[in-house]
Amino acid sequence: MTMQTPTRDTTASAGSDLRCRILAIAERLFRDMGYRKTTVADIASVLRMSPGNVYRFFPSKKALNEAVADRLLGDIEAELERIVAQADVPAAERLRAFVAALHRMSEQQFTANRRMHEMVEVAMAESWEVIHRHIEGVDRLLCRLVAEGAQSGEFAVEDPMVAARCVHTAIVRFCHPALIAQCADEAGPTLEQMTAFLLAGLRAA
Amino acid sequence: MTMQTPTRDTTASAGSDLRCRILAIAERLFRDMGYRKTTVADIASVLRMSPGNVYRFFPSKKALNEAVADRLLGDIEAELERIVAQADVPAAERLRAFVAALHRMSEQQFTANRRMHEMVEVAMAESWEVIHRHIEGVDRLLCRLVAEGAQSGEFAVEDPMVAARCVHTAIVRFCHPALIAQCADEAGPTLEQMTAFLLAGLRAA
DNA sequence: AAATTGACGATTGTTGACAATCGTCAATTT
DNA sequence: AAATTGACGATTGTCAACAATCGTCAATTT
Repeated sequence: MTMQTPTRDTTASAGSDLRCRILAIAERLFRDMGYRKTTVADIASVLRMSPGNVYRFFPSKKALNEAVADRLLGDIEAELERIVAQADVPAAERLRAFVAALHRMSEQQFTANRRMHEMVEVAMAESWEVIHRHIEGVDRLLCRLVAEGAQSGEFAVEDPMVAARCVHTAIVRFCHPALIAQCADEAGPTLEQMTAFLLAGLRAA
Repeated sequence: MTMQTPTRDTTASAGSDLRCRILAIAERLFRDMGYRKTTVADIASVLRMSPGNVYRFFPSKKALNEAVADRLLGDIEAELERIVAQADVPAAERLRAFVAALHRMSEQQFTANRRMHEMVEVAMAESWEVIHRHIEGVDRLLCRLVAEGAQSGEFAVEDPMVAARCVHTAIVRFCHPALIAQCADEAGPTLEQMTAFLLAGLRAA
């Protein structure tokens, strides 16, 4: 049924491709039915395989969740990296775009769909390592951005990493899924006001 | 058994006193046994009264929870007010004391005892109004502090309330019970580094 | 009359038997 | 031999009967 070419199909994607397809189906089903509702049997049946065969590629359902989460968080980091990489744009403007993108993507991917929020909850409860890596990744990107701003004279900070972590911590209300939901109808500064405030701090000695 | 003086005990504290005693017992039992485990029958029996009688003072168990939470949060706000009121102390130093106290008290009261955390969870789920008032109270105090700093020339801010809310939002990681617990062993700026960063922002134009 | 009681209906938590799912593995297919 | 299968034990979720708790109220006490 699948248009596979039996001859010369000994590429490295033989197993890797199937792994990716499992991941894609898992992500789709997690989105549509929720994490708990989708069984590995569901995922397997879409691909016309036995439930047990999925375990040749992922040691557990938890590993599937982590792989999906890794991809989603990777997408965010990729977009952030794209923003940081625009060396011709002033650091202040890049920072504005950075936090705006981080807020927008976090909101859309984790808070918008109620199904996704369930996946996030599970990941935060039993796969914190994935979130931890993402936090550190964002920290690293922010550090690069702040350091470049310091080099160009836009910012005046002692330790770029400390400054980056301060910025990241300061906007946690706009990134953390639980807080986005909880503070939805709460008086607070807009992201723009917050960004302006933080930029003032970065420009000062 | 209780050393009550029957004569001339017609003070205004007649009912109010009993209300306070119920509240005190409730707080103690919530602390010791947890919110869910303590029944209003438990509270009543400590005071040798009928379960039904508690409802003459509190319309529901939820109201008891809210009253206890209100007292605890009130204690925090009272301490913060004491700090803000020290007009002779520079605003920057008061702000440092402010956030340090807010962090310390939030941590001790809500995160230290696992029983208390349960009470907070319930309150955040079904009595957000209490938390909302507390947030606004802290905002108001912070606004006063920032405004005084602006008046004395220490700070340079356009809108004191916006600045206050930015500061409050920025330190949510050090106040919010869930975040205190979640970010316990997470790389991040110390409260001192964060405070220094925010003060730099306040001093800038 | 005001305060208090304790029994009571309605709601909410608990238990335990049952069903579904996870993850393994010897057997089968390619 | 490598990939895949599907049945299986162990764990985890589900549901319904049961128990406990919440909150009310007519009756009782002070």
